[in-house]
Amino acid sequence: MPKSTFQNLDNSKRKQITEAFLREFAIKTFDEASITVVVKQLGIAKGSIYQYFKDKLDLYMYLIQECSIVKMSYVQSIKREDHPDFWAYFRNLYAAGYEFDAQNPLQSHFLHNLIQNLNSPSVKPLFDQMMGQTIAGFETLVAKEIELGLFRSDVPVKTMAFMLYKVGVGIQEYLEHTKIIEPKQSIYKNQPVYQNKKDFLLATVDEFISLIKPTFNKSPLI
Amino acid sequence: MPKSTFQNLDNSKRKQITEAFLREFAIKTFDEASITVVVKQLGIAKGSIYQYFKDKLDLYMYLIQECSIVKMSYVQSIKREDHPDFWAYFRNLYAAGYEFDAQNPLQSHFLHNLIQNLNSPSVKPLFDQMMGQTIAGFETLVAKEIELGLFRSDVPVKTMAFMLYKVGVGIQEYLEHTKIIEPKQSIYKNQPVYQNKKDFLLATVDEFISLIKPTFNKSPLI
DNA sequence: CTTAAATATGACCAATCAGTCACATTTTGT
DNA sequence: ACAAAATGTGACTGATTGGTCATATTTAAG
Repeated sequence: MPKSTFQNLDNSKRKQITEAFLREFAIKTFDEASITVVVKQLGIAKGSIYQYFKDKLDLYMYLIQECSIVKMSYVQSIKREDHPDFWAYFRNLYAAGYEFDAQNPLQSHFLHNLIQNLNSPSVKPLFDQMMGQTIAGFETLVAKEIELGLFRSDVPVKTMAFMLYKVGVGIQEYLEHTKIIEPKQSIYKNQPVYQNKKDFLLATVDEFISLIKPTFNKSPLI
Repeated sequence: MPKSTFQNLDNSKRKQITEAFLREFAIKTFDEASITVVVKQLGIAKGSIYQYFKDKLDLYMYLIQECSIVKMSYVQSIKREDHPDFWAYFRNLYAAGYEFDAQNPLQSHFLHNLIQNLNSPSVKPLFDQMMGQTIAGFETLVAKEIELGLFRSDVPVKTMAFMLYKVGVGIQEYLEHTKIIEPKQSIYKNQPVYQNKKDFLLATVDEFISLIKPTFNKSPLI
């Protein structure tokens, strides 16, 4: 989505610009985040940004895409078929997420903060669409488990996928709610979201899995 | 929280002002909502608002309180002890919510839209606190069920309460996601959120209950 | 009827921001 | 060395906002 002008930039300058905006959008809402402020930090003219990107949303979508690509490279190697059950797979996705976070703190912070924007007026349509895709992905997963006879089949797939999505988001929110992670502070200290918190993260994931497993698994006949 | 000037107003004028702002905050974010716009609609001077309220947040908190009081009057009559199990109780809370919605559409729309503001920068602290209180309330409920030997006890109460809270919010989000309800449209048409949708609402609640019941209920020994 | 207290008013302030555009500078190709 | 294409620039626009305050109007009291 960026214009060719942006692609023609020095790698280092492109990286500088990208990172400055990642930092801004990692701590602020889309609407709160200020291009004016970032260009001042960067010491470049505001007009330049509009040589690189169509508008603020274009820039934002570029950042989402870049970070998603990096995160994908960590997550896509995790395969359902390498795990005995869905929940081992689910857990390992978080383990991969931890690695991504440790090695790409800024990108991780940015993606973490995306959730704050779910209802920001200017980006609501974009996020509704993204959420739709995510849930659709979960639907496929759930359908597969039902086919395998491992998940219950008495509730619509749609509902189960939605629930699974909500649990995924819920884990992050729970970690913030309980102050196990404090993104605002750790980004300030240039630390990853889960710095030294791998055990807490996975323990929480395990707790949530233990909680909701009976919701999805076919209950044993009595 | 409003100043005495506001209390001294004619009932009808007070109501007019309150409703105009409810309408604005029901369709916009706190930060998006414009006092300037509403006073123009009302045909009164902007300064008047600041005779009535300390500032925008003060006005907003007043609206929250007013609507909460009305909703409470519908919900507080539902008692756990009048129900055979927690889920019948849980379901009836939604039934009461439906009545509240049908009889107080504007207030209902406003409260529905609160969730959009969960992450609005200017009100985040306020909402974090409110959420904390809500979850604390759920903790009490969960603890009671555990005491009764009806809920499982192998997962921290905190986690279960959080999950229950998320399910509650999730139901509303699911109804919007699936377009069973479309608040933006129904408020425009001066209709309640759940106009003619009582069956859909309760069916969804039942579906969610059926889904998560096994997550909370003590599983039968095998 | 007069005075004083209570309200209502709306022009005005300071701040913000996304986005533009005429112009300056640099890079490229020949 | 020159022209032309590509980039960089930052003052400026237009719009919006929450909140203020000196002043005008209404109401209540004596």
